[in-house]
Amino acid sequence: MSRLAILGAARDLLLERGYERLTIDAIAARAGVGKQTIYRWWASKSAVVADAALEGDLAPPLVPLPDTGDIETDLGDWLRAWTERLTTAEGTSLILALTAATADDRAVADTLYDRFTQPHEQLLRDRLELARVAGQLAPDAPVPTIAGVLIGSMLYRVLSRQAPPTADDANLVVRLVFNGSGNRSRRTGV
Amino acid sequence: MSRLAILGAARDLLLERGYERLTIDAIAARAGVGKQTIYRWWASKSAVVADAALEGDLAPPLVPLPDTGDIETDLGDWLRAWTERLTTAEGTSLILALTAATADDRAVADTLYDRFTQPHEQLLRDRLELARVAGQLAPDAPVPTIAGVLIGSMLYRVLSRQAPPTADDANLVVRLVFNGSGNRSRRTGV
DNA sequence: CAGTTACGAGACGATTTGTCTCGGAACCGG
DNA sequence: CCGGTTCCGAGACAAATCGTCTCGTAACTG
Repeated sequence: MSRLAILGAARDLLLERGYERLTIDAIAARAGVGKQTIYRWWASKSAVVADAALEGDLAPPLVPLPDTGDIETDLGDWLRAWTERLTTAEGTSLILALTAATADDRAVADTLYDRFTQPHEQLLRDRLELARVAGQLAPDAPVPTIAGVLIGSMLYRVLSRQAPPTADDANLVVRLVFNGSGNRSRRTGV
Repeated sequence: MSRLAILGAARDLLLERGYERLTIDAIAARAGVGKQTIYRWWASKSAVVADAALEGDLAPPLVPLPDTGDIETDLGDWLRAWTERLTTAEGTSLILALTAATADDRAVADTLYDRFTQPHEQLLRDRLELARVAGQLAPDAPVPTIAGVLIGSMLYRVLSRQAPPTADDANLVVRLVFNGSGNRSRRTGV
């Protein structure tokens, strides 16, 4: 099956040239495959990219999120590790390409979210829910919102293509989400 | 000067068809302008899009951020208003198009950030800094991080093209950022 | 060994890109 | 009023890319 060769070629070219400058011809040439073989299985460039991200080992395996009993430490560790992945050259190219594909095609957006972003978000939600039930979070803590804030904050820094997020940024966001920044009810931060 | 006609046509087509399906020919035709006139002033599609966003009244004027003395209320009002703009059909198309342009071209990314995103972020930072000095925030509150979290969280929801952010989401994020979600030092939320 | 299927290769017309040339309109100096 | 200059709409053009198609070969089937 040349499917893997195609997805591998798509992945390489995606990282090399970005989504806009990726062509079907180039994928076919690098994969040593006829164009028709690509069109046989995928309807568009964005669909190939979506599958390449999902199957072609481009998608990093989920960063593990342990449960040591200390939710703040666990989330901090996770967010730092996740951020480090995002900020590698490969991770950044990937995110930019997938974001372009998402903007391009609604169906691809759904696929990518379900199979790429949502699992990370779900991981966070599950861990947060455990912590909430265990009394480490406020009983009415908005778990889905917290997960979105953690991911969205880091992603925003990557997508703006200005200063990429650092480990310190990840730490600050986690601290902020747990302790808040208001002055009335503050205990300690560090 | 046909500059404004070009930017206006680019804006219309951008909102109608999205960034990927926007063509220079179509812009020229709708603007009643020769293609050369476009190439005389802009180097690429992404550059035209960037200018269209910035000049062609596509960029919403800054949502005002008043100072009533209550930072949490002020930021809540602002974030809700800003989110409402993002979630209109026009706002969403615009954000998707600009994100695609940002992923496409590094120079355009810098321009768009400086003139489009950064002003909003700066507005938040200034207001937050005032509040911090006034003692409404913890003395060591990470002002730039907070601004990025507010904007990034909402933007993430728009870019994922799943459930768009609501006024409730904006409220939750603001509350979260001020009060935190940890259980040790919580007073009230509402 | 004949029939069938898969697929690499590439020709093809359509579309878009970016460059180039033409011709007319507006403005300028005399 | 007129010749010169500049601006710019219009569109021709080659190159690149798209998605479809056809061909020829290799592998598999019975």
